[in-house]
Formats: sequence, structure tokens, C-alpha cells
Amino acid sequence: MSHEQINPYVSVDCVVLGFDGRQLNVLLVRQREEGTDENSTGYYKLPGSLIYMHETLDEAAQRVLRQLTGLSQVNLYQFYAFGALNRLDNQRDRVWLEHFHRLEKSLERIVSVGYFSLIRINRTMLQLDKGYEACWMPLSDLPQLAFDHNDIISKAMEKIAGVVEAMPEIVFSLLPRKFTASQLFYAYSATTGKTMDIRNFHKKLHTMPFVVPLEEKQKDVNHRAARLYRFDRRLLVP
Amino acid sequence: MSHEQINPYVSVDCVVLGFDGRQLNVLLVRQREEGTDENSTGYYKLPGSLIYMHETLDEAAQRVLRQLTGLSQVNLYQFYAFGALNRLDNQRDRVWLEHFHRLEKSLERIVSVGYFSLIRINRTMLQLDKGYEACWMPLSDLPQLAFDHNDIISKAMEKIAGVVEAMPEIVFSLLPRKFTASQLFYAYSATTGKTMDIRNFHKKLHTMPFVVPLEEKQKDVNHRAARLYRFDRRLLVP
DNA sequence: GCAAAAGTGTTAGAAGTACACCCATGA
DNA sequence: TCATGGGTGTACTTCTAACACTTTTGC
Repeated sequence: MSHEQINPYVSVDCVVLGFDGRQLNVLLVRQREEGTDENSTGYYKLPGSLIYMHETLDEAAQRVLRQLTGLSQVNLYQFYAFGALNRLDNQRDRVWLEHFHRLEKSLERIVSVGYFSLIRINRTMLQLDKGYEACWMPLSDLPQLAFDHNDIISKAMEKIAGVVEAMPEIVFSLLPRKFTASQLFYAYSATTGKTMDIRNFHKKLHTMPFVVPLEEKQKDVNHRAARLYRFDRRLLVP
Repeated sequence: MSHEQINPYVSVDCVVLGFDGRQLNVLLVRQREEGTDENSTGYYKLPGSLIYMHETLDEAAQRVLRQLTGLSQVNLYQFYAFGALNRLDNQRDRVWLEHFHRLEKSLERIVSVGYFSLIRINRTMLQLDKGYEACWMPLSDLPQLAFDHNDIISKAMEKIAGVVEAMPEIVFSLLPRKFTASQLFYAYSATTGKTMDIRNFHKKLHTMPFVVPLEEKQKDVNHRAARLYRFDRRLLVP
């Protein structure tokens, strides 16, 4: 099917950051040869793949994420294209890729276009669909990944800090519909890398009309229950 | 020479913005078939080209700029990858490209990686090297360009505004070593798209230790001569 | 009662915004 | 003397930063 003819020079990689209310986690998939024992250790990599001849970069990023992790309809932002000549220098990665795509010719340098996404990890997400070998790993404690994926994640974090500064409302995509002040606080801190005084943060909250306090409180916590808030996009501009 | 084997799927395009003390200009080259009359109208395009198999994206951007315009050693910043399927839909552009690169197979969709640069236009630059068919066009008054190059320039301007907000010192690359307050003012305004009160701008200038006032003044102007300043990068951080 | 996290106010300094007139120069 | 752009000051508001203790809840 010509629609699925592979472009062997261009790939996309997705840095999907999931927030669990406290810290950021990266969505990774297993790089494991078919036929290998399911429990073999193996390496992890970002969800990513060569693109098809007849799909745009944005489409490729959405497709790859869906195929490798089951996630769909996430907001992906393109952030950088990686074109170093040594991206395939690791023989393990090269062999894995050639087998994975059933390629006959050996691969040349691949230019990979990076996308990031900020999403919340809820109960269903936490346990990812069993059909996929996908998992969440804390950003603060990543293993060595395949290809240059550790570098790609570093670059993503740099860019994300800038994007969050420029359009702070993007952090609400990390949070559930109802969230506490401290969850918002941690989401800001984790994405911008900036620390901030919690009292000053509360004060700033009160000046944001689009963060609407609810009567509702947290339940089932073994300490004082926090007030819940919701984000109202309609109150953003004025 | 294998070093110069073309990668027919990936290109780079450079949005070089030159500042003449008042407004931004884009560096364009002629898209003209060899053998065509030198005065034929033809189309303009950004300096850009397919990359070689064995060069990085950054290297390709530098090379292309040098080959097509004679410019070298400029700071290029990667800003976006363009992967729409219709980038080659215009038959004129497609034919031109295939001839230009002496390609035998017809081209598929090309992913183009955009770079921008901010430079000053000085007297030597204003009249670009005659060996190249390059010229400056005011950003505010661009004709229709080849490929999706008008879109690429729009995207570049969006990104540049963000970059200038995040690292304002980049505007000094638009200015000569000695510059007036109003040149700096126009450079800020043109890159960020923001207007600002000129009195408040002067006040802000005084709080920037890295903008050093000189005793020297403008010469040969038919109005009150403005003070000159210089930028001292060493005074940036503290 | 203790562990754990929630929530709250003041002050000082810095930075931003709004606003209008006189000055120097060359033609 | 006129046209052109250069240069200046004040008052007000807003934002930022520093700083420590009391409250609620479940165990």
C-alpha cells in the first residue's frame, strides 16, 4: 500500500510528559526484538518511528504515538529536528530499526523531528494498555535510552520551559479537571525548573480569574484536605 | 564524491533577517533557470537547498547560505521543520529543483528544516556580492515567493519574537558596533512586534549596564545628532 | 498528640506604564 | 524659521521577593 511506504530518512520522536500530581514522567516503549523473551531486560526508547512517504510530520507523530502506546488525540508540539551524523552509530539500535521496519537496504543518517506533549496521568493511564510495551519512567531517574533519546528529552525540557513561560495555561493540560493548588504548583515548578515561594504562589493564584476555586475538597488524604480548583479557558483573555 | 551525495528528502531553508537601522529585510535569492536572461523577472526564494548525506542540518544551513549568498559565519538558529505534503505542488518549483540538482528521479515530499539569523546590513552587505543573485527585500513588502517560503518566513517571525523575549541580547546582532538608541528601539520593535513608549525605552536603556553610552555622536544627519552606544557582552550576566 | 500537608499577610524594592514638551541640527 | 528626529521626568500601579506560623485531618 503506497500510503504506507516508509521514508527511510525522516523520523519523528515523541516526548510525552505525564504528570502524576507530584512529578513528571516520560512515556517510554521497549526496544525489544520480536521473539525475545517478554521478560528480557532490553532497552527503552521514546515512542518514535520513520515516517511514511504520504503523511505530514504532525500526522506521523500522532500515528506513531497511537501505534506504540495507544494514546490518541494528544496535543503534540514540534520542538526540534535532530540531524547529527552519529544518530545510528550504535549497532544495536541500527539492527533493531532495520528489523523493525523490515528494510532491505541499510539505513543512512536519519533526521528525527521531535514533538512533545504534556498530559496528566490518571488511573487508567497509569496502567497503560497491556497490548503495548509502554511505561512511565520518572524524568528525574531515567536510564540510558536507545539512540540519542536522552539528548532529545533534554532538548525537549529546555524548549518546554520556554513554552510554559510564554503560554502558562499549557500547564493545565498536566492536571485533572479538578486539582489542588499544590498540584498546580508542582506542575509549574517541574516544567519551568524554577522554584518559587508557596505563599507567593497562592497570592498569584488569587489574581488568576481563570483558576476557579470550588467548594469541593480533597478526600481520602491523611492530612488536612486541600481545596480543589478548576481551569476555565473562557476566562483566560480578558 | 560521496561527500556530496544529495539526500533528496531533507532540505534546509534560511530566513536571514538584515536590519538597516530602521526595518527588517529578508535575504532572498533568484529562482532562475540556467540560461535564462539575466533580466528575466522570475521568482524569489529563501536561500535553501537539499542537504548532503554526510552533513548535519547545521552544517547544511551554513553551507547553503555560503554557496547561495556568500555569507559565512553567521549565527543560525533552527526554528521549525516543515513537512506538509503539498510543498512541491507548484510544478514550476518542482521542475526548477530537479534541474538545479540534476536529479534523475522525480522528487517526493521534502521535509525542510528552517533556520533563522539576525544580522546587520552594512554598506558592504547592502550591495551583496555580484557573484550571487541575492538581494534584500523589506519584510513588510514581500512578493509571493517560491515553495511555501512565505509561510516559512511567517513562522520564523513568530519564533523570533519568542527568542528575543527570552534572550533580548540577540537584538544586538542586528546592530553595528556603534548604534543609536533609536536603532536599538526599532530593532526591538521589529523583532518582537511590540510597540513601546520611547521615553520608557530610554529609561530602560539606562538600567542596562551592558549598553554602554559613548561620547561619540552621529555625524552627517540633518537633525540633532544622536548619542552612540555600544554593546558589551561581558557586562551581561551580573 | 503527632505527623503531614494546607493555608495565610506584610513590607520593601523593582519594574512597568502613562503621559507632553523642549532641544539641536542642517537645509 | 522650519522640519526632523533627539532627548528628558514624574506619579502611579503592578509585580516580585523575602519571610514563619497556625490550621486541619487521620492515625
